[in-house]
Amino acid sequence: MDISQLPKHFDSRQAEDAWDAKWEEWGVHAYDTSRPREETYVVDTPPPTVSGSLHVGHVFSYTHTDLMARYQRMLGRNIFYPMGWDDNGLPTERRVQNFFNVRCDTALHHVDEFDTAAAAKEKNPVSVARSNFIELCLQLTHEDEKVFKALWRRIGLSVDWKQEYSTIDDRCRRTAQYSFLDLFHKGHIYAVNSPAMWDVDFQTAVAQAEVEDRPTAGHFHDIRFGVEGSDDSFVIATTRPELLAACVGVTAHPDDARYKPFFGKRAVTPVFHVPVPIFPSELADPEKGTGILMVCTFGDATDVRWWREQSLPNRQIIGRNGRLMPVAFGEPNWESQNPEAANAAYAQISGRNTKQARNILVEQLLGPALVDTPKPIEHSVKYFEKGDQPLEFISTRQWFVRLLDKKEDLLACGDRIQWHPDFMRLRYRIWTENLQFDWCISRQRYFGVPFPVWYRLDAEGNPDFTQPILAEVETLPVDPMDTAPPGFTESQRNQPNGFTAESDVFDTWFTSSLSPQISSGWPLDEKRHDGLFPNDVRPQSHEIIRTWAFYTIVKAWLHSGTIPWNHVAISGWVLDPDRKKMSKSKGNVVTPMHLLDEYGADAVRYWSANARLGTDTAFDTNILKVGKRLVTKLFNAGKFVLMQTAEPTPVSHPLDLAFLAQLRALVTKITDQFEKYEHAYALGEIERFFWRGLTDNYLELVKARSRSETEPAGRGSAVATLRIAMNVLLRLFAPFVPYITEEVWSWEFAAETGRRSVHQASWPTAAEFPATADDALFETAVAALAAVNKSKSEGGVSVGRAISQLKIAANPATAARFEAARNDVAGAVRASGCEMSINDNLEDNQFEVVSVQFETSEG
RNA sequence: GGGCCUGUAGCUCAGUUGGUUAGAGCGCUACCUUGACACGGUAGAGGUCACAGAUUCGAGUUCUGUCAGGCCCA
Repeated sequence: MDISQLPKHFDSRQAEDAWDAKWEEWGVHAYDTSRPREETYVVDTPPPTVSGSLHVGHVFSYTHTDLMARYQRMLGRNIFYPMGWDDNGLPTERRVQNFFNVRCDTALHHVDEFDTAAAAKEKNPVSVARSNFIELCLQLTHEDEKVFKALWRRIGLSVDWKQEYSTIDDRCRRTAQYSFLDLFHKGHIYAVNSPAMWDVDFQTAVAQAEVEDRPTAGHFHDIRFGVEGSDDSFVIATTRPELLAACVGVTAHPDDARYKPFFGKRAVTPVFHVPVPIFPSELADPEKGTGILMVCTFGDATDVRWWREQSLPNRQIIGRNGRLMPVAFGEPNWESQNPEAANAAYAQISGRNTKQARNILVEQLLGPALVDTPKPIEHSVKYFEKGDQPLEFISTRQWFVRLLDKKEDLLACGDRIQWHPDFMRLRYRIWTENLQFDWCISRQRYFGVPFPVWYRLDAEGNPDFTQPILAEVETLPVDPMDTAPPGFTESQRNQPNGFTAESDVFDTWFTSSLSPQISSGWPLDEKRHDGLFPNDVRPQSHEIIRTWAFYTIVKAWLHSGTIPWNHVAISGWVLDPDRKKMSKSKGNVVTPMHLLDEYGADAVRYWSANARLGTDTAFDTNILKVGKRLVTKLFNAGKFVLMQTAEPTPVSHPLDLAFLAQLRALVTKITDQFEKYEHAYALGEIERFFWRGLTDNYLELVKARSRSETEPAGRGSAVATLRIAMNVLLRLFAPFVPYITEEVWSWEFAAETGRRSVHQASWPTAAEFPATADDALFETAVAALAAVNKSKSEGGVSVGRAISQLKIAANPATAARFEAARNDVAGAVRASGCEMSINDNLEDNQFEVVSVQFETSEG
C-alpha cells in the first residue's frame, strides 16, 4: 500500500458502503453455532416498533448496544447479536388506517385484489375485511423495516443479519402461542369476565403497564343522598356524576363520626331512587371531598375493589364505545323506588357519551339534590398511553396472566440481575411492588398474534367458555379464524354443536417479552436454546422497564425459572437542546439520516458513545463536529505513522519505552471501564491519549528521529513505537468508530497481523507491551517541549520556526531525566541543539527557557 | 403525596476512596499556512461548584434542609 497516494480527506460515505459490504462478505458479525455457551456473548436486542418515527434516540441507544458487542467480539467471544422488528399492535394499525385510508370491519369478507389506489381517493375511510387489513399491515411494515435496516447498517451495527425476525412472522407467532399454551398448562393463565381497563376509542382492553396518569381538570359535585326509612340525608362528593345511575353503594371511613350512624342502612340515590348499602371502608379518605362517596360500576379501580369485597351488583351503564347503554329500572338488578321517574330521567342521558351525560345530569336532573356549585379541581385520571379518552372499567371477558401472587419471586429476579446504572433496579422494584392487576394479555384488535383457542358451541349456539379448546403444539402457529380445532371440521364453524374461534389477539408485549426465547429457538431447538439462554445483556431505555424488561423477566421466570439475562444496560434519552423530551407533537424531533450524511456514521456514533448509560443527553451538534474531527485526525495520524519507514528494530529508546508504558496503562484502564459498562469514560480516555499523548506530543517528539539518516537504531525504535501505538489505538477506538479504524487498519496492519478486519483483531492487553517500569521521561519531554513552544508563542513566531540557539533550565533531577530526551526535544522545536543548566528553584518537570534565538527567516 | 436522577466556565459535560491552585471539548481572544492534518497547531481569558447549615485539620465530593429541572410510582 502506497500511503503517500492516499487522498487528502477521508470520504466517510464511500467507506461506510464499502466496509458494510465487506463485513457482510467476510461474515465478521456472524454467530458461530458450533462454539459453546461459555465462549458466546448474547445480546437481546430491542426490536424497534417499525411503524414509529425514526429519530436520533434510536441511533443513540442502539450504538450503546453495538459498543458492547464489538468490545466482546474483540475479546474473542462468539457474538450473538440479532435484530427483530416489532410490527404488530396498535401503532401499526393506526398507521395503516391513515396511510391507506381504510378501517377494519370484521363482518366483511376477503377481497382478492384490494385496490389501494382507489381507497386513497375516497373521502371517507374504506372498510376492509380483517384479512385484507392484515395484508396491508404486513405490506407497510415490510416497507418500514427496510428504512430501519438501512439506518442500522449505515451506523454500522454489528448485527448478524441472518438472525433477523419480526414479531408477526411464523417463528414469533409460534413462540408466542407456545408460551400461551405452556403458561396455560402450568396454571398461570385464566380468562374471566370482569371489569378491566378499557379504551373507548380503540375499543380494547389495556394492561396496567400501558396506563398513564394525566393531571386533568374536573369538578367535585356535591350531591345529596337520602337515607332509607328516615329524613336523614348526607352529601357525597364525586367527579363523575354521570355514573349516578350506576351507583351500587356508599362508603365512608369506619372512624368517621359524621357517617358512623349510617353504616348498615341503605342510602337512596337522587334522580334514580335506587336504594344502595352504606358500608365502612378504610380506603375512604375523610379529608377528601365530603368524606363519603358513592361506589359505582365502575368509576375507578377502587370501585372495582369495593364491588368485589362487598359483593355488590354490577350495573354497567357505560358501553364499549363509551356511550351510556340503555337500561330498564324496575327490572331485575335495576331496583328503584320509582322506576318510572328513573327511566324517564335515564332516557335523557341514554346513548350519550360520558361528557354529554354529565352535563345533562348536572343541569337538568339533579336540581335540589345538587348542593353548591361544582368546585373545580385538578386530579389524576388514567389514560391509555396511546389514547385520548379517560379509561373506563368495563366488564368484558379477558385473558390474564396471574402475577400478583408472584411479586416476591419477581422482585428476587430483579435483584439477581445486574443493572447498569445500578439505580435503575429501583424502577423495576417500585413497579413490581406497586403492581395492582394481573397482566391482561387479550386485545380486541386485528393485527396481532391470535390466541390459539376455540370454544365449543352448545345446541343453541352459545359458546362454552369454561372449557376452551387449545391448539396442539405441532400445529403452531395457528389462526383459529381460518383453521378448525382438533376434532372439528371447518363446516362446523359457528354452527350449533360446532365451534367458534377466539377472535382476540395477544398484547404485543406478550410476544416481544419473548425476544430471548425467539432468538434461542425455544422450545423446538433445545441445543440452540441451551447455547443462548439466559442471555448476557439486555440493552434498553428506562421508560420501558415496566413493560419490556418486566414482562421479559416474568416470562423467563414462568417458563424456565431463571432470569432472562445477567445484565441490563439502560440508555438515557436524547433530549432536545432545551433539555425537553423529543416528541412528534412538540415538533422537536431530530431525524438521523441527514446527520449521517453531514457528519458521517463514525461521528454520529461518537456522539452517542459520549453519553454514559442511564444519563439523558441534550442533542448537541458540537459533539458531532468533534467526532468528525476525531475521524479526520485518525485518518491523518494513520497516514503519517505508516509513512515513516525503517529497518525493523526492537523498541529500545528510553522515550519510546516510556511512551509505551503509558499506553500499556491506558489499555488496562480502558478494559476495566468496558467491563464496568463505562464506555463513555473509556472513550474520553482513549481520545485524550490519542490526541494529547500521541499526535500533539509523542509524534512531534520523534518526527526528526523517525527520519534520521544517522541514527538507525533510534529511528527503528521510533518507527516501531509509532506503529505499535497506532495499532493499539485503532483497536481501542474500533468499537466506537468502526469505519475509520477499519480503513486505517486495512492499509498495512491487516496484512501485518493476519487479521483482515480490525473488528476481528484481538482486544489489546498489557501483555503485548515491553515491561518497563518508568514512564516519567515522557512527561518530562512533553513539559520541555511545551516550555519552548510557549516561548515561541510569546515571541509571536510560528511553532515551525527554527531555533539557532536554545538554553533551558530545570532542577537537577529533571535535568538528569531529561538527558535521554534532549535530542528529541531539540528536534521537535527545530533547534540545532539544546543547552541545559540547573536551577534548584524549579519544580519537578518544570522548565525555564533561559535564552532562545529564532532563525531570522524561514527555511 | 412517596421515590429516583440532575444542578460545576457562555454551551455540552468529566471530576471514581474527602486532600495542593476545580478539569476537558465547543465557543471566545491573540498568534502561527507547519513537513500527516487549517476538519490543524501554540498560548490565553473565563468558575460564589444552585442556596443555607452541619461533620471534618480539610468538602464540588459526606450528612440535613431549601430551591429549580427531569423522570418513575400513587
